[in-house]
Amino acid sequence: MHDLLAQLPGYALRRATNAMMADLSARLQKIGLRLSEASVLLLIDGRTDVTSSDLGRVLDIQRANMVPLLGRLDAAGLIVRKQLDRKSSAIILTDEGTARLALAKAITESFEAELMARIPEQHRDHLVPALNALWM
Amino acid sequence: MHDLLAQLPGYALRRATNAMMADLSARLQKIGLRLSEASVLLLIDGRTDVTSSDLGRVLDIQRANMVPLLGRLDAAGLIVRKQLDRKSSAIILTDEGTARLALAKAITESFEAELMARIPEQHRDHLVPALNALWM
DNA sequence: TAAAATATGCTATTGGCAATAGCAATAATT
DNA sequence: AATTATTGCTATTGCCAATAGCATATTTTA
Repeated sequence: MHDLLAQLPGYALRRATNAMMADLSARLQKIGLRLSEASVLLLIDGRTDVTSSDLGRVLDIQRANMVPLLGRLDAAGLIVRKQLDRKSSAIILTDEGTARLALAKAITESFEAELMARIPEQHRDHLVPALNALWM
Repeated sequence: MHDLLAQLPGYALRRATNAMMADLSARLQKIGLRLSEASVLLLIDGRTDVTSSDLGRVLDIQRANMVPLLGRLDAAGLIVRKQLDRKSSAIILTDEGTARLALAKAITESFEAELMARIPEQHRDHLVPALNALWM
């Protein structure tokens, strides 16, 4: 009864992603970050010239949804906004944001390593290229 | 700026799944079904003895979340409940449910075929096994 | 340079999937 | 017979994402 759906790549994608997100979310929650928040921090990294729109474009998060996301990071003291011109601002990590990013990096790195380790060797190197063909 | 995250399997998983779900959802919406509803229909198929709990167990949908889902399928006239004992009921497709399932099958089959076609040949056969190692 | 098109950051709302806590009734186990 | 587990349910919450609309500012082009 099970095996029927598991052969469908779309179904397998959903299930794998759900499992992955549940695990990673739980780990990131320990440092007070959501998945989407962590991905924003990872993307800003050392940069001092990235705008909200830039981040949203790369991560495919709409401007409207960036607002509360960055609002939370701001309220947590992890980022500050620096006016670039009268329309847009750069999103910059505070010292606390940089420290949090280091934690997030450590978590995601060990997470990704464990994830890859679960995949049988002969399939391992094919996963990311196959996935990236589906959206990039 | 982009490529950094795209190398992370967790990130690639999320992005691929989001793209996939957006596409498939749009197709299923044309026949009035959500993804989760379609997966329930696909699983019931011809069976006449599956309970709500059974479906939830296989699909990893909690009982609490099965209630509104089956409620919608019921309201749409696609399923009926047949009492098994005083505690549980079998979920059975109506004629309309069977017809809708046939449509859903056609949609998912061509969808899955197109999805696989997007993946470079050398990676193609590795996707589903790699994904299933992450949750099964 | 003036007018039109585009971009930015935002408010407010909605949708879809999933999780938690708790409950009454029933069925299965010991 | 008493305990434990299961079923179906209510009610609520969380996370990610989408849509529609808006004021302001910038860029393009005519």
